[in-house]
This record gives sequence, C-alpha cells and structure tokens, in this order.
Amino acid sequence: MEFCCTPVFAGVLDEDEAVDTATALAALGDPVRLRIVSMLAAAPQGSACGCELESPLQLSQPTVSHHLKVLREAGLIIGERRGRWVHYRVVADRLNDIRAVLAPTVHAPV
Amino acid sequence: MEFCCTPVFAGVLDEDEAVDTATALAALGDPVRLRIVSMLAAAPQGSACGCELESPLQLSQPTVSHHLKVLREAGLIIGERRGRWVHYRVVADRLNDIRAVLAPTVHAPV
DNA sequence: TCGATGTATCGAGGATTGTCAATATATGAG
DNA sequence: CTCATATATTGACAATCCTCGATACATCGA
Repeated sequence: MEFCCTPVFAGVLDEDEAVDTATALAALGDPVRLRIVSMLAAAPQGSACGCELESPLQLSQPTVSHHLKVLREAGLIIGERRGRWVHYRVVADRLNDIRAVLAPTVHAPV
Repeated sequence: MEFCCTPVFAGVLDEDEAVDTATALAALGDPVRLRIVSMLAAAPQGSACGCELESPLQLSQPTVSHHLKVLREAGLIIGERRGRWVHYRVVADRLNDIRAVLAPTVHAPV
C-alpha cells in the first residue's frame, strides 16, 4: 500500500472515547429520539413526563419507553419519578461534551 | 390519558428537520466513522486519502469505503479525486449546523 | 495498450434496531 | 385491599446495519 501523504493522525479519538461518544450520537441519530430530546428541552420546566410524548410522536407507550431507555443509557436524559409519573429532562453537560468532541473536528477550509 | 402538566412544545424540531439531523447524527454514531472524521480533521491539510485510513482502523478497504460513503451521503465529508487517490475532508458547515441543533436543547438545570 | 494500484460496488451472512401486543411493576385514589 | 393509571419489560418480527470476499471501475506509468 502506497501512501500519497504523511499518515500523521495526532489528536485522533482513541477507541474508547470514540465508542462512548458514538453511543450518544447513535442515540441521537434517530428522528424519534431527537424529537424527544427537543421536546424535553422545550418543555416548560425543562422536563416532561413520558405520558406527554406518546400523543405528539404517535407511537405506542412501549416504543416511547424504549426510546427513553436508550437516551437514558446514553446519559443524555435523566428520569425522576414523581408519584405515578416519571419526569425526564436533558443532561446539559452530556450534550455539551458531545458538542465539544465535534468542535475540534471543524477545520478551516483548505 | 391524563396529563400531569401542560403539553406545550414550542420550538420542537419538526419531522423533516429531525430526519435530516438524525441522519447526520446516525452517521456519526458509529465508532469507526467518528474516528474517520476525527482523522480527517486532524490530518495535515485537513484532508486525507482513503488509503491512509485502512491501516489505523484495521478494516478492509470495502468496509472503509462503505463508511466513507455513509459520511458523504450525510453531507459530513467531501471527496475530491486527485489522480488515483480521493482526498476526503470534513464539511465544517455541516458539523456546525449539527452542533447548533444540539445547542438550544441545553437547558438551565431546574 | 497493458499492468499496477486506489476506489467503488455487489452479494451475502450475522448482528443490531425499531416497533408493537402482551404482560409485569409501581404508585396513588377510594 | 382493590382498582385505575403511568411506566417498564418481554418476546417476536421485519428492516436495517456492519463486515467481508469477490469483482468492477478509474487513473497512472511504462
């Protein structure tokens, strides 16, 4: 294999960091889950219960619950039970970390 | 279905925007592709040819080519042929757009 | 023109994912 | 306690995805 230019890859994401960040990005990489995050962030107190999501998303309750679980396990949202309901809110720090990882990748046009 | 709080969802991503952004996020939601983007951004001139990626990623040429195609179709990278090689570079605007979509979702802690 | 090399596509196999119906669990109301 | 309701889990199925070997295409050098 011939190289056309010097293969220098300083500052590249290592395997572990790539897996962790990719997990969060994959969680956000679904239209339904992206809208859920958007809904939670736009909700009055920055949080909403799962029961409010089914109707606008037009999905079954188990499906919504599944997506909430994916987002939870990716560290993107946190659920807090208040009586019968579980109020979910976005984890701002986690989102900012992801934005930070994406930031250095932005290069000046060649 | 009883509501525990007012279901107000102003500023929520509509279906189309959610699909478009989710496509890009899903493309980045794979450790291999995330590392590819990282590698391209960290490359000397902000670009690298595909031949340089196989070895550090330890993947076959068709697999690398496949991932490059996914990133390309998501608008995250652009490939420019120079003779036998195709030099890929990150599309900074696209990445910034994604970061912008993620930004408003960051709420102050309740 | 021919051979060598970088890249893209095709086809297939195995894994993962999104969705739902059915069911289980948890909490509050009466 | 019992019932109603919000949420979570299970099991299943179709669709999609990641990976590779084989192969086709593109470009350059001789």
